[in-house]
Amino acid sequence: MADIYFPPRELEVMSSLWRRGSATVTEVRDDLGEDLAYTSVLSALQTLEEKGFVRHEAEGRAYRYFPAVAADKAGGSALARIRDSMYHGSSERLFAQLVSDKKLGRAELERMRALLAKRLKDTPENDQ
Amino acid sequence: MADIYFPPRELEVMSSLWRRGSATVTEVRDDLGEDLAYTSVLSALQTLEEKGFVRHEAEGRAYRYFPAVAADKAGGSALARIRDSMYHGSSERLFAQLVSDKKLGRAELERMRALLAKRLKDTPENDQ
DNA sequence: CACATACTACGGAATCTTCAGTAGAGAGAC
DNA sequence: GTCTCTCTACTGAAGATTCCGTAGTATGTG
Repeated sequence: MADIYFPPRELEVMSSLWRRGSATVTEVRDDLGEDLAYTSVLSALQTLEEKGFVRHEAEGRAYRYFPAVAADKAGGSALARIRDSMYHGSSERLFAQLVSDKKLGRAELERMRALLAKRLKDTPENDQ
Repeated sequence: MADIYFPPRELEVMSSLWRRGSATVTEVRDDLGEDLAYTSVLSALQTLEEKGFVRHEAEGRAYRYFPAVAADKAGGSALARIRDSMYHGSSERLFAQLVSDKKLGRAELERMRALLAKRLKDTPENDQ
C-alpha cells in the first residue's frame, strides 16, 4: 500500500488545501490557528511539494497550491493504519468507536444506516 | 482534547503492546517487521515512557512494559483528527470511506448494522 | 571463566519546524 | 523614467524531535 503519512503541521496544511480545493500561502496561513511566519507556511508547502503531495501554479505574483493526492486516498491510508494498530485490524471495532461518539445526531446516524443498507444490498450472501 | 499522537515507529511499538497487553523489549522487537537492534526498540519504549504513554515493571532481569493509555482513547483521538482534517469534520463521510472497503465481508457488515441499530435505539427522535 | 541477556549512556543521522535575511517583480508617486 | 513601498518567493540555518545503533556495564548460567 501507499502508506501516506503526514506529520502534524503538514497535515494541517493539507487540511487547508483539501477544504479550499486550492490556496495561496497567505490563505493557508490564515487557516492555521497559531500565527506563523509567512515563510514557515511556505516551507511546509515546499516540503509537501517535494514529497509529491502538492503542486502549484503561478497566479499573478503569487503561487496557487493544489493537493496532488485526494483526501479520500490519504484518509483510507490513515484509517487502515489506525484499524491495524489500534483496533487489532478490525473495522468493526473501529466502527464501534466511531458510533460511540456522543455528539452524533439522529439524522447523521440515519444516513449512516442508509449507507450501510446500500452496501449490504451489494454484498452477496456468501461473500467472504 | 488530549490530542495523542504517535510517530510511525512509536505507533508500531504501541500496537505491539496493545495487542499483547504487555511485553518485554524482546517481545516487541519480535513483533516489528524489520529487524532492529535491541537498543533501538528499547529507545522507542523509553521515549514513550517519558511521554507518559507507557510504564514498566521489573520482571526477572528484564522489564515488562505496559501501555499507559488505552487503545480506544488513542484511537478516538486519531479518528477525530482524521475526520476533521480529511473529511471536513463529517463522521458520515468518514464512515462512507470505511464501508467502501472491498475486503469487508457480509458477516462483518451485519454486525455493524446491529451495532448501529442499537445505537439508534438509544438516541431519541429529536436529539441534536 | 566464557557466554548470553539486558540495561545505561551516549552520539549521530535524518526529518520536522520555524524563521531571519535576501532578492525580485509590480504598483503608485513624483 | 526612477524611486520607494509592498508583496512574494528562495535560501540558509538553527533548534527540536525521531530514529537507530555502538560501547560499556551488570547479572545470571553453564
